[in-house]
Amino acid sequence: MPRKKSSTLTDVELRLMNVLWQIGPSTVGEVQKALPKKDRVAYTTVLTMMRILEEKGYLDHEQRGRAFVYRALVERDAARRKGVSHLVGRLFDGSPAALVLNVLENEELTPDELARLRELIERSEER
Amino acid sequence: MPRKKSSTLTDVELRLMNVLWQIGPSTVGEVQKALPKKDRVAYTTVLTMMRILEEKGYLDHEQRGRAFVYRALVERDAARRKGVSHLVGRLFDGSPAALVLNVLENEELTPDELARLRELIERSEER
DNA sequence: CAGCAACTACTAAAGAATTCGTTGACAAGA
DNA sequence: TCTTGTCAACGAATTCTTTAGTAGTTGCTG
Repeated sequence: MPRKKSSTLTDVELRLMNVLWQIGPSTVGEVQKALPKKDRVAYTTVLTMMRILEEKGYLDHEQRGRAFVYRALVERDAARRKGVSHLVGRLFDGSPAALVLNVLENEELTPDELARLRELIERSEER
Repeated sequence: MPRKKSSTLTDVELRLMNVLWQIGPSTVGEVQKALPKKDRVAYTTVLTMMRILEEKGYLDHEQRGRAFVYRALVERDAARRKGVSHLVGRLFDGSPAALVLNVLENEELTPDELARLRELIERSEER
C-alpha cells in the first residue's frame, strides 16, 4: 500500500533549512551559493527543493524584483525539539534522560560545557 | 540523479529492530505478533522488511525447523550512538553539548534522573 | 537591440521505502 | 490422503525523495 510522508525534515531538506536559519531569508541563488562546495547541488535542484519545502509548509516566499526570497517558517529551535523527540521516541523508549546519558557517556565534552550543564541541572534541582 | 541509500535505520526498520532488541532472536511470526496492535503490519510485510534488513547487514538468520530465526547484528547501543551523532550533525552543528542543553531546557526530567546526570557530570569533571 | 545572466515553471527520471498479494513448499492433524 | 496452517520467495504497486534538464521570461549590458 502507500507510504507515509515523513513527519520530519529529511537530510537534504535540512541542509537547505540550515542555510536559511544561518543567513536568513534568501533567494534560491543565495542559498545555493551558501552550500558547502562539498555537497553543492544544481541550482534547479535547490529550486525544486525550495518549492517542495514550501509545499510542506516549512517555507514561505515573497517576490523581490524577479526573484523569490524564501523565509523559514519553522524556527530552528522548534526543528531541534522535534528532531530530539523523534529520536527519543524511536531509539530511547521515550526517555530523554536516556538520551542525555548516552551523550554524556559517549561524547567528550569540554570542561566549559560540562560546567554549564552542571549549573543548568543544579538550577533545575533547586526547584 | 539518483538518491543515496539512507545510512541510518528508517522508522519502520527501527520498529522491527526494537522488537528484536527487546525479545531477542525471533522468527518473523514472533516479531509480527510482538508489534503493538496500533501499527501492526501484515506478516508478509514483516517478512520483506526482515529480508531487507538482512541485506543491509542489520540482521542475520538461521534456520530453526522450517522457520528463520532472525538476530540483530547491530547492538542497540551502537544504533543509539549512530542516531545521536546523526542528529547532532544535522541539527546541532556537530555539538553534542548543544543537544544536551536543548534536552535539559525542553524536557522535564525527574529529580532522580537529574541527580544521576549531575553525578555523571561531576565525575567527568574530576578527570 | 542582441545577447547573456538570473530566475521560475514544468517535466522527468530513477532509486528508495513501504505495504502486501500470490504462489508454492511442507508438515501436522483429521 | 486431504485439509489447514505456517512459512519463505518473488515481485507488484504506490508514494517519496532527490537530482536535474529544458523552456521560457525578464532585465541588464555593451
